[in-house]
Formats: sequence, structure tokens, C-alpha cells
Amino acid sequence: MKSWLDLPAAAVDEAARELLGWLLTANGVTVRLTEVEAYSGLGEDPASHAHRGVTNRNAVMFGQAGRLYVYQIYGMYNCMNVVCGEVGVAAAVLLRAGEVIAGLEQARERRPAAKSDRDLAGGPGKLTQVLGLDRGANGTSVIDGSGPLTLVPPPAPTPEELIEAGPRVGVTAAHDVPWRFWIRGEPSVSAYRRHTPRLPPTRSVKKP
DNA sequence: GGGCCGATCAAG
DNA sequence: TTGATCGGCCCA
Repeated sequence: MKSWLDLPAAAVDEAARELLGWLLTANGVTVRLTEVEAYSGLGEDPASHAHRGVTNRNAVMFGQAGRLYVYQIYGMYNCMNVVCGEVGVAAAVLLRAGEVIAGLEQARERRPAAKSDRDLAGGPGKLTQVLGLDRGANGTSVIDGSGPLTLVPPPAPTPEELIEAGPRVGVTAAHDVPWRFWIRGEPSVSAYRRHTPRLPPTRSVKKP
């Protein structure tokens, strides 16, 4: 069947949109994906881990679609991507947030810091943690059941009118590229994030 | 070999 | 607003 798996790297943003609503299951917890970001090694995308070419860390991004690219950040968190596009061209969708729909007990145990259930997977580090995954899952498949994480399509695709877009989070470069996508109204998607690019500050203002 | 900094999170 | 905490990557 035709899906994000078959899209070229040049359409990784389309793949990201398509992945919204998909169900992620790993280690007894299921999450419905509500927020994603697209990354590509094509052209000038300094935001991408792949923009300087293949390295030991990002090699999976250049590999087969449907694999997991997991990396550690800030020395203590892990983030997950689903690899897209042709072999040899870097493209991936960062899984940013989701809603826990099964395995609530285990989810709460894995994220004791969560103040509410909507906060269980409300960020890329949290999402990875709530699913009990880490860098050990790097390079595994998410489509054939051979890896710890399995992706399953939702009963119906997310309606286009429910999908909102904005600049990627934590990315200083390429701030004009609206490659973050989320499902409107989802509590797991942080509301404080602005939907439009912030303008550069003109100057600092002193307080009297 | 050294030094800097990040696709983050939670507490002050 | 800031500290935690460490691997990857650039430069010497």
C-alpha cells in the first residue's frame, strides 16, 4: 500500500504530515502521534543532523525508510526519528509528542515527573522515555515487527484541516521553514509554542 | 587531544 | 531563567 514509506526524501514534509495520528507501540505502551518535525539532508538545511554528510551518528538517516534513528541529546535524553526517503539520501521525521492511549500504568511509572497524563509524552524526550526506548533501538525497523517499536496507521487519516504547521522547535537556523506539524487542539502539544516565526530582536531595552 | 554546544526537561 | 550532563564534531 502507498504511504509515507514510499515518498522520496524531497517530500519528507509530506511524510511527516501523514504520520500524524499513527499509533506507536513499544514495551507495553501505545501512543497516538500528535506532533512531528521533518528533517532533510537535501540542500541547505543546517538544522539537520545530516547537513554535513554521513557520520557515525547519523548514518541511519541515510539508510532504508522505516527504520528508527535514535540519538542522545544534552547528555541525558533520547529523541526518535523515523527514517524516510530513498537509500543514500538523508531524511527523517522527528517524533515530538503523542497521547498515551494504552498502557497508562506503565507510562506513569516510566515518567514519574509528569504532572498529568497529557504530559506523559508531551515532548520528544518524554515520548521516547514513556515508550521505554533508548539508543539501543537505533537502526531497528518500525514496520515489520522485528524491532521494539511498531507503527500502525490510524483507522482514518488525520483530516488536513486539523493539521497545523509552524517552524521547528529548538532550531535557530532555517526558522522560516514551517516543518513542524501538529494536530490542532491536542493537549499533548505544548500550547506555549508560537505558531509563527519570532522576529529578530531589534535591541535590548534597559529597565529603569 | 581540547573545548564547545545541542532537534530537552523540570525546577526556581 | 538556569542547571544537569555527555557524546559528537570541529579545530588545533
